[in-house]
Amino acid sequence: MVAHRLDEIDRKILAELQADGRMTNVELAKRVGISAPPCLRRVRALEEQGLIRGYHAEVNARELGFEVQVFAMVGLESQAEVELNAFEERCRNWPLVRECHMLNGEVDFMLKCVAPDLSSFQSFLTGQLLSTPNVASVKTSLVIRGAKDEPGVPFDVLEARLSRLA
Amino acid sequence: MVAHRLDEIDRKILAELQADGRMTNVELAKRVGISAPPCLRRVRALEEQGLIRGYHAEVNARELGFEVQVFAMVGLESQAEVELNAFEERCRNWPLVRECHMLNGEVDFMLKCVAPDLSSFQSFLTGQLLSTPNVASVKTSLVIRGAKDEPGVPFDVLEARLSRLA
DNA sequence: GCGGCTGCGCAATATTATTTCCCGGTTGGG
DNA sequence: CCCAACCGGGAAATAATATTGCGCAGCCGC
Repeated sequence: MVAHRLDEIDRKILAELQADGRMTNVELAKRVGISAPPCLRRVRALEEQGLIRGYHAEVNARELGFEVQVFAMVGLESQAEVELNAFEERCRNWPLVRECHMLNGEVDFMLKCVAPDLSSFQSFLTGQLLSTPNVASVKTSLVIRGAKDEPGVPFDVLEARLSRLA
Repeated sequence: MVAHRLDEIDRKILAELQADGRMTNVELAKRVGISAPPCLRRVRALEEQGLIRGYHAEVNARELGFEVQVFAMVGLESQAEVELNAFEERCRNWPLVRECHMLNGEVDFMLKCVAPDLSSFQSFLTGQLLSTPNVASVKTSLVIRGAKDEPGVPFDVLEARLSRLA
């Protein structure tokens, strides 16, 4: 946690770029209250420290033909580290799997998947996921509709927390 | 689904911007094989059609002090539309809840939450989520580690699918 | 008080975005 | 078959932006 090395301006920068990753540097500088050159230097520093991992366009999956979104909860036979790594590596190579998180509890992995339609997903499910060695159980849940989808971090919570420490 | 109106260049543009949302227009044009002006026109059109919803910096939540990530599966007492909307609206107002998806099956909602630490999350869980009217059950799973996290869409799958239709 | 360090802002330069204009290919009617 | 309108693409000019270099002020540690 290097957040303590960040001042309020840095956090504002992160919040602004999280909200609009294509913001101009001069616009960003204006919003955080400094001039353009030091602002750009701060952004570069944040990138090099790994606090900014990258920038991405948010695409409309549904309009692009991915109408199905599914959460899959996967249990493995063996939870040996080698087996966990092997399963994670498989997930990284499956394009339909967009996220893979290891969990505590009875379920070992939570997968977020997308697919053009139900039959595509089902053929992935039976042909790939369920036929993977060491996979003991898969429970899937279809996403009916999305109500909120804002990956990232709530900077207002961060501000409140840091000001309490000050 | 307007994907049919897109040609291969448009899809390449989307894929490139999904991978790097801050790519220069000239760089983008070079990669997709056209010159800068028409490339910019295409990007603008994609934005206006809503196929590009926005651009976001991907921040390192853990380094920023959000060390806890939790999936929460929520069941409601009543699934009447009014109640569903009410719950969704609450989720939108909870900063710790970053995603909220309505599911089929026994569980009504899947929430992805972040928090600075376990006790913050637990106080949110007991003080907010569990004490919300109409919430019948909440099962939570802590994320131990992340293996893959690439929101968005696998454009290679899209390409394969469209070429099959052609 | 005095270097040394750090971060800001200003000004100049290089790069990029954006607009304008023009050209070639394609399509549909005559 | 030809012509005209149309839809993109490219080239050049212009505006905006990013980037660099430099000097200045504030802040320690001595």
